[in-house]
Amino acid sequence: MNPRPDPAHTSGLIEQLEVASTRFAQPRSAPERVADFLREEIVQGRLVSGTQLTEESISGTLSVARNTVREAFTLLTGERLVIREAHRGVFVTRLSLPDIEDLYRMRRIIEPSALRSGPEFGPSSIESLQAAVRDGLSARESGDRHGVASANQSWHRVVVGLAGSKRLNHTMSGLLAEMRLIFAQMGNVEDFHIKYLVRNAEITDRAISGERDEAARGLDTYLEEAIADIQERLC
Amino acid sequence: MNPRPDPAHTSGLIEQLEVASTRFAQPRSAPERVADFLREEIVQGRLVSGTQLTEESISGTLSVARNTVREAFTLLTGERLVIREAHRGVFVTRLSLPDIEDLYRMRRIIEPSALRSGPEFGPSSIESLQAAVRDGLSARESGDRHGVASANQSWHRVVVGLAGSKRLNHTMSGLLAEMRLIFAQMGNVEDFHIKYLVRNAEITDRAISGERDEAARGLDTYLEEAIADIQERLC
DNA sequence: ACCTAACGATTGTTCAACAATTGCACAATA
DNA sequence: TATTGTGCAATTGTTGAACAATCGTTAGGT
Repeated sequence: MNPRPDPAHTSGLIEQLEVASTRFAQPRSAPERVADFLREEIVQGRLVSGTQLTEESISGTLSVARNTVREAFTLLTGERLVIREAHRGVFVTRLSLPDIEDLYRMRRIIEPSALRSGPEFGPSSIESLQAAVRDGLSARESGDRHGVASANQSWHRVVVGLAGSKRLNHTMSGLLAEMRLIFAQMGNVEDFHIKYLVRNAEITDRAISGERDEAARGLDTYLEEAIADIQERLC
Repeated sequence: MNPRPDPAHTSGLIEQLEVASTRFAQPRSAPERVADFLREEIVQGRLVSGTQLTEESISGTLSVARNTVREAFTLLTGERLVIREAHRGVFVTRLSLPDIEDLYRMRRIIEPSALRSGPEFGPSSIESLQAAVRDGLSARESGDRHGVASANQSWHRVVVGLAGSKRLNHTMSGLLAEMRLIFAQMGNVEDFHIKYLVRNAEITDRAISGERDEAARGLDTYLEEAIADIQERLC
C-alpha cells in the first residue's frame, strides 16, 4: 500500500521544479565547478590513478584561489575519487582489489534488493529499463564501446532508481563513478560490458513479467560473475 | 565460495591497523574537528533543525578561521546534516516527511538485503548482534532511554555490517546520523525504540538459526511499521 | 653504507580584503 | 492601506598573501 511514486513517471512539471528549486537553479559555486572538472578528468581516465594533484598547479590552470581548490579536494575526497594524505597531498584514488571487491559487495546488497522492492513497477520505469537495454544493444551494433559502457551504467542506475529513493540514487551515482575509475585504471576493458548486455535484457524481461525474485537472483549472480571476471583480469 | 571475512571477527589487530593506518593515525584536520563538533551538536539536538550557522559566530567560538568553518560546512553538507543556501547561509537540516520516507525506503533496500547476504554468519557476528540486543534490553531495565536508542542503532549498524562492506558501513553511518537528527527534531520519542527491542531479538534469533529469509522479511515489515509509526506521529 | 642535518617544496591554517547577494528598513507612490 | 522602489547593513563567496608545520631529498659527516 501507499503506492511508491513511479520514479520514471515523475518527470512532470512538478518534479522538475522539485529538482531545480532548492532556491531556483543554484549556479554551482567555484569549488563545485572545480570538483566537477576534476571529477570528469578522473572518471574519464585523463587523470590516471595515483597522480598527485597539487594545489598550486590546479589553482593556476583553472585560475582560482588555493582555498577554492582545497574545498574541491574535500568534495572529491568525500566521493573517494581522490585520497588525501596529510601534509603530503591529494592523489587520484588507486582502487585496490579489496576496494573493488568492497564495491561489488555493496552493489550486490543494493541492486538485487532494489529489483525486488515495492509493489509492481510503473510503465515508465519499465520503459526506462528497456530503453537502457536498447541503447546498449544498438551501441554494440555500431561498435560504440563507450556507448555500451554508458548504457550499461544507465541500466544499473535505473534499476536502483526503481526503489524510488533520492538518497539511494545519490549513493549509487557515487558507486558508479568509482566503477568508471576502476575501468579507467584497468584499461583493456573495451569488451568487458558487452557480455552483460544480454543479461541486462534477460533480467529486465523477468522483472517486467513479474518474476521479481528470479530477476533479483539473476542480478546477484551477474554481479558475482562480474567481480570474478575482474579478479581474473587483475591476477 | 570465497568466504566473506567475518566482519565482527575482524576486530583483531589487523583490522585495527587497517582502520588506523591510512598513514598511521592521521590526526584530524581543523575542518574535520569543527565538523565533528558541529555534527555532535546537531545529532544530539543541541543545535535545533532550522538553526542558521553563521560563519563568523562559529569561527569566533571555536577560534578558527572562516575558511576552516567553510570547509567544515561542505563536509556536513555532504552528510546532509546541514543545508547550504547560496548567499544565504547554512542551516541545520530540517527533515521533511518525504525526506524521512526516503530515508526509510533506502534502509528497507539495504538492511534486509544485508541480513540475507553471503554465506552463514560467523560466530563473532552473531555475538555482536546478540550483544546489541542485550544492551538494549538491559538499558530498558535501567530506564536508560538514551541507552535504548543507542543500542538500537548499534543493532542496525551490526546488521548492515554483516555484508562486510566498508563503503556500505560508511553509508549506513550517514543514514543513522540522519535518523538521530529526525528523532532530535521530533522530540517526544522517548519510548519510540522500546517496542522494537523485541523485534530485534526475534529477527536476531531467526538470522542465527538459519532462517535468513524470514529474518529479512521480518526486518522489512519492521521498517515499514516504523515509518508508518513516524508518519502517524507527525500528522 | 648509514645516520644526520639542513634545505626546498608543499600542505595546513590564518587573516584581511573586496565583490556579490540577500534581507530589511524606509520612503515614495498609487 | 497596500504596494513598489531604493538604499543600506550584514553575510556569504572568493581571492591573495602570509606564515607555520611537515615531508622528501640532498648534502655532508662518520
